[in-house]
Amino acid sequence: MELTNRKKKILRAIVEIYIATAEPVGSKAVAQQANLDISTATIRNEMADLTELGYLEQPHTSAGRVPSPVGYRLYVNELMGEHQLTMQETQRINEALNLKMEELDRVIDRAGKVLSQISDYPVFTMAAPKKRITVKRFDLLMVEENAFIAVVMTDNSIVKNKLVRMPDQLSDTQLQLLSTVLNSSFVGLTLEEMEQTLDQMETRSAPGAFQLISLVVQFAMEVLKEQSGQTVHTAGITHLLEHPEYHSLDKAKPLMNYLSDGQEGTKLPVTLSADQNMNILIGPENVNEALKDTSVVMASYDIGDNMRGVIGVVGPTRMDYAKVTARLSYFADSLTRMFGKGELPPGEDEE
Amino acid sequence: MELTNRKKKILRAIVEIYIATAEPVGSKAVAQQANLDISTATIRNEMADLTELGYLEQPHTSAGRVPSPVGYRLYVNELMGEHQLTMQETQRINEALNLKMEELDRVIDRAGKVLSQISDYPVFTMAAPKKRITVKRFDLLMVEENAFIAVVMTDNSIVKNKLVRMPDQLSDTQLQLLSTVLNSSFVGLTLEEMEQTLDQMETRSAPGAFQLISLVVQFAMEVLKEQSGQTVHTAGITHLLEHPEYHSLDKAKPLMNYLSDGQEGTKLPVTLSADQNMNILIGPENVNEALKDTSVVMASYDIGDNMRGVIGVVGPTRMDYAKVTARLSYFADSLTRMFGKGELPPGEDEE
DNA sequence: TTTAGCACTCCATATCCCTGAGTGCTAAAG
DNA sequence: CTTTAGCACTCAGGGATATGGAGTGCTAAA
Repeated sequence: MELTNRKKKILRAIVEIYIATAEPVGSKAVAQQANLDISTATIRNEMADLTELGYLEQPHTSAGRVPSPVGYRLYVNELMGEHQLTMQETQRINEALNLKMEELDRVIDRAGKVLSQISDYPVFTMAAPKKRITVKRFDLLMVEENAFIAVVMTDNSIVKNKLVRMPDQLSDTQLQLLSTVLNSSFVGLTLEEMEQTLDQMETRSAPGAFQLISLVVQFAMEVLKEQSGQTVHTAGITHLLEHPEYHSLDKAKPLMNYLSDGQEGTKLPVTLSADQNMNILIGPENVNEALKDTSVVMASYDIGDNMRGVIGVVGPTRMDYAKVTARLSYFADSLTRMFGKGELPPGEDEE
Repeated sequence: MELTNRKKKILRAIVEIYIATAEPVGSKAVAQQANLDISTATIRNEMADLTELGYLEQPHTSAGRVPSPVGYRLYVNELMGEHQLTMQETQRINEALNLKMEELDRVIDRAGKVLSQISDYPVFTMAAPKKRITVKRFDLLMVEENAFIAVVMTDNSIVKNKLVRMPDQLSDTQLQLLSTVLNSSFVGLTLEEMEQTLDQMETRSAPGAFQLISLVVQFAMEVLKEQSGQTVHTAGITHLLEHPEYHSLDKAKPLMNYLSDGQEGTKLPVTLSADQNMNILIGPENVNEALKDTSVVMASYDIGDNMRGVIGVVGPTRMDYAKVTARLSYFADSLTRMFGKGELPPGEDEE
């Protein structure tokens, strides 16, 4: 049996009707929607074929048909049309991203919220550096005779600081010396290298001095760790409840828990190879158990030259893929464009 | 009619049974639980009285009784026993709070998460300064010939920094001058005073210099605003779904939305006068419409001398008040103790 | 190959009934 | 005067049973 053009048209119609209604689609509905001049009986025959081919499923005898994951896959690969964004939507997106003064994290967070609002699905966001980050420079600022501020700037222009409290007093010159040591020995090192260098230093330094060095370096290492950690944020989880497939709590709860736990521990499938910038995972294509009945649409964007982010939408397999991908790719493009502007990567602000 | 001791005992029993079962309580159940040697008939009479007095409600004729908000109020005010925390729980709390290296925000966030886990209810947290914050000092650090880092330290020892990019080059001496101006004119001012001073300065300064000053001061004002803004965080919203009263989505959705929106815009009822450190709002005592069928238990804690935080639990009016208040007050005490240790307020780290 | 027609299937919904828990009242007992 | 046993009454919840309608598959004719 062959997948004729007419069969494809019917499949497309079924997917789109099902996306809109969330209910099994019968031959009559297809006849109305797809303006093929064909009787319901013919459509029934075709539908029977499509079922046999594995593109459709039947919840029970004498119910309409529902697209199978394979059916969705064919749909997003071949059949899906481009979806247009309304003026209102593009405007909303642009507004959300045009908050220049804000920090990187905030922008990404906000982007997630807005995307969630206009798509009516939960959204997750993530940003990860493309390469190992190192410290670019250290600065130390005296504030009282027994406290100073350590300022650490990384090579992706993130600046962080920490107030350090000391057991005993320190002169300006001592502080300057400390600064020299830090800048000469720890700049340009990766996390592991810093740890190593610190270990070596321990044996051949005065214990007092070493303690201070250690404090600052440890802090710098925290910063690096935090920056390279792929923290996933989620937004709009409650949108799940708007979709009929999650009206039963048994379905909704595990997924909601999964998504909200996701904030710590990166369990989300942020698998997006470097070359592709849009990926759709349909139902069982998701490795994770909690996502078996769920689809994930995700896109990547670049943050300057050093970082890469992923932003994705989570929803039922019956998701409006056309709409979602349109919004998502617009979003990802906007983010890339926005972060690409400055010569320096994002870190316009600290965070 | 009078509220005899026996009536109180019966009321207490009813509240506790209802808290445990979430179903209307009949006279038989009361007879078993409260070991008053009294027949069900007598209890029925008493229950009728309690209903008339407004402490109980009847969903429909011939159903058991359910405590009214007034009934809960009496219960938490007078009848409720002390609840003990298990070893495991105290240990868990202590572990969660003992992450010294972390930032203030993180600790509070984490506290919310843990409290949510051990109480099975959603939790919100908030921290607000007791008085107006001002900037304690400015520092400027040259990084490239056309960029510097501005470091702002507030009088509650929060340190924040920002990378400032300039149109044209700046010498070290110019930077020093800028620093002097900032430190002499803007230290110790509140948000409004800073704005005023900045306005005055505009007329009588060189435009180029003013632009730079303005940039830094504007950033400082952002910091102050952010610090005084009472940002509310929530955790464990999905716990709502575990409780029968939110098994219907109609009930769950509005509340969940309310709580997750709450992250921006402080709409939560963080009304806690300075003298009280624990407050319980039962059902209709909540002003907000979305919380009409919901109870809020909250406690305050001190962050050093300058800030005050609120941490609270949200749940159905049928909430295990004894258990929740026990955990909550332990938490609040621990937080106060923890933040009280250092001589300086929290800002050990920037954020 | 398409289509009309028809019998059949099965879900969803409404209806009914029944059971059991719980009440309120009354009258007797303490 | 208070407590208690007894009894009739109420009502929500659940199961069983109809009913309607949407949809299918098949057959036979166009």
